[in-house]
This record gives sequence, structure tokens and C-alpha cells, in this order.
Amino acid sequence: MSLRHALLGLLAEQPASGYELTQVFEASLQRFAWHARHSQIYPELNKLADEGLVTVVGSGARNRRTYGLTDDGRAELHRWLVTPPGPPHVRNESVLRMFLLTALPPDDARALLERFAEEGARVEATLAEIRGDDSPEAVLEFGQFAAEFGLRYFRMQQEWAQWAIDALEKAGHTRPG
Amino acid sequence: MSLRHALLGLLAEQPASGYELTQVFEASLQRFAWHARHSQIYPELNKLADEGLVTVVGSGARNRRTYGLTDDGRAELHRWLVTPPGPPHVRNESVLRMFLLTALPPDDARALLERFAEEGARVEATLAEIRGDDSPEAVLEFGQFAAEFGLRYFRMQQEWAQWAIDALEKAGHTRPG
DNA sequence: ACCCGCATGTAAGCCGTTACATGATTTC
DNA sequence: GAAATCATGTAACGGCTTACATGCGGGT
Repeated sequence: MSLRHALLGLLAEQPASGYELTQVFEASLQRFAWHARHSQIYPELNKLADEGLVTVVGSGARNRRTYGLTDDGRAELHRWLVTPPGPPHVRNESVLRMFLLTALPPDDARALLERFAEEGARVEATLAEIRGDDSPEAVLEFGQFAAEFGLRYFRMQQEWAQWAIDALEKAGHTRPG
Repeated sequence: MSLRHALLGLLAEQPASGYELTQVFEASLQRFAWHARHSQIYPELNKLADEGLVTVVGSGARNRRTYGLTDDGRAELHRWLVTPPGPPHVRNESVLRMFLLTALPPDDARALLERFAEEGARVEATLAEIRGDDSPEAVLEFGQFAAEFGLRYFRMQQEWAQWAIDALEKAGHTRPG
């Protein structure tokens, strides 16, 4: 169960409310790391609070509660990070689609690859803005490592899609239809 | 629910038994596209057979059944592939860990990054072997697109980890400790 | 006043994991 | 004939999605 550690990790950077954490997932995390909805995040925060890993450090209008890490929470995050993970288990629907391309006639496949490349270009541009400042100090802030990873990932996605389009084309010359 | 489409896609390439499909997931698919266990695959195959999307095309010892796509199954796969997907929902524990690195003291972070880079190198080497032949004909076979994607992904992973290690070091000089 | 966005919550049902379970065939 | 591997299955439980639900606060 990685959701709780994702939450602990985000709160290690700075205290936040469930609403704000939900926005972080929606805006960035879900694109290349982890996906979660508010209906999962709120109960999990309450559970973490019950277990003493996070605690309410502030409150505002509309029943807003800001959570921060406790010492136990920080210890648990650290423990999880340094424990060697098992074999990787990935679920990525975009990539799955690309792997099943060969089931399509070349023209359809080509159209999908172009869409995939275009998505890569679009997200890369967004992330380049987010990244912004890349001075040594700024890069240590949370989100800078992530943004750089995303940038490289989506650039790779574009390049691969272009390679695949070329491969399709070459094969088309060799055995048309 | 992408599992059924993963199965349909694999069966579009060639007929296979549940056991063989499980091995494909274990050997390659789960590393960068989709993860599933036999306990999920067998019931899903039975469901797909009930719905007429796949059918038993052969049987062997030990109650082994080989499944193939029906016309309905091929149509469903095609429909799914050409339907534009919603916003991407990714779950990747390795990447999540890397995003939460800044919660660790630099030495621990560096150790994790080195492990991450090493994993990239190891998997890249494995995939380079799988890829093998890259003639235009071979590249159209299922697994060639996938292997190339994996190759580039894990190379990117290494390069990013090296970048992050350098960034940590530079920051260490700027504000030691 | 009204509307939109903020902010949190819950319940039903599906998807996925872990564990348990069984028997057949091949290999040594 | 013992052990390893092939081959499939199921049940309980926990994670996740979808949908429904509620109310406050700020802006116009």
C-alpha cells in the first residue's frame, strides 16, 4: 500500500490539507508516479491521524484541517524509503496501448503513435514551465526531481513514438499492406 | 478495466494458454506496462470466453486450454485501441520513491539513487538481449515495440538518477550537511 | 440572493492481492 | 518414486472507483 507513503512524503515537504493533497495528485503525481482520488485520500488521512503518523497542525474555514508529520510519521516514511522494494509492479494504460499496437492495421497504428507523441510534447512543455529555476538550491525542493523525471520521461515517449512511426514506415516498404 | 484488453492484445498476436499469458506478464509486461497474477488472469479468461470474445482453440495435458480471439474479441480490442483514453492514471512505486527522496538526508538519498540507476542498467541489459533482431520485419512483431520502449525507459532512468546524484552533490557544496 | 468553488465525507461494488488448494506430467 | 514444474482454480480480504451527499464561504 503506497498511498499512505505518498501522503507522508508530501507532508514531509510541507503541511497540507486533504484538499491540497488531492490537487497535487491531480496536477502532477498521477501523470507518472501515483494516482488517488479524494475519496481515498480523506479516509487515509484520518487513519494516519488515528495511528499517530500525522497530526492536525492548523484549521481554517469550511472544516479545513492542515496536517503535518509527527516524529512517528517521519520515521515510518524513512523506514519505507530505505527498505529495498520488491520487484516493480507497474500499471500504465498509455504504455499498454502502445504495446498492443501491432494488433492494428498500420494506418491506425500510425495515428495512435502520432497522438502519443503529441501527448508527450504537450506534457513536456507543461513540465518545463513547472520546473523553472534549476539552481542547485531550487533543485533540492520537492517537485524539482519529479519535474525533471517527467520531462525526460515524456521526451523519451516522443522519441520512441517517432522511432516506432519510422519502423512502421520502413516495414511498409518491405511488405506493403 | 485494462486487464481484459491486455489479454485480448496478447491473444491477437498468437493463441496462448492462461499459464503462458501469466509468464508474459511476469517476464516483461509488468515491468513497464501492466501487472497481473494468475489468480486474476484465469477467471478473466473464463469471463472473456463466456462473453464470446475468446474461444478455446486447443487443449493439452493437465487440463491446458489454449485460447484464441474470436471476431467479436478482435472488434472489441480494435474499438478499445482507437477510443481516445481519458487522462492517464499511473501507479509506479519505484518512481514514487524517487519523488519522495528529498525527505531523506543526502547520503541516504544518494544510496537510493545509485540503486535506482543500477536497476535501470540491469533491466536495460536484459531487454537488449530480448530485443535481438531489429530488421524491419522483426520489429513489427509484438514485443519489439515493447522492448524498445523498455530499453529507452530504463536508459532514461539511469541518466536521470545520475543527474539527480550530481544535483545532490552540487547542492552539498553549496549548503553542506 | 445566487452561484461557484472549497472542503470533507460515506457506501456499494469492482478490481486486485494473498493464501490456500488440487492434481497431472516430466525429470532425475 | 520423489521432486520440480506445469496448469488451473477459489475464497477472503483489502484497495480503489464511482456515485451520492452535505455544507460553508467568497465573489458578483
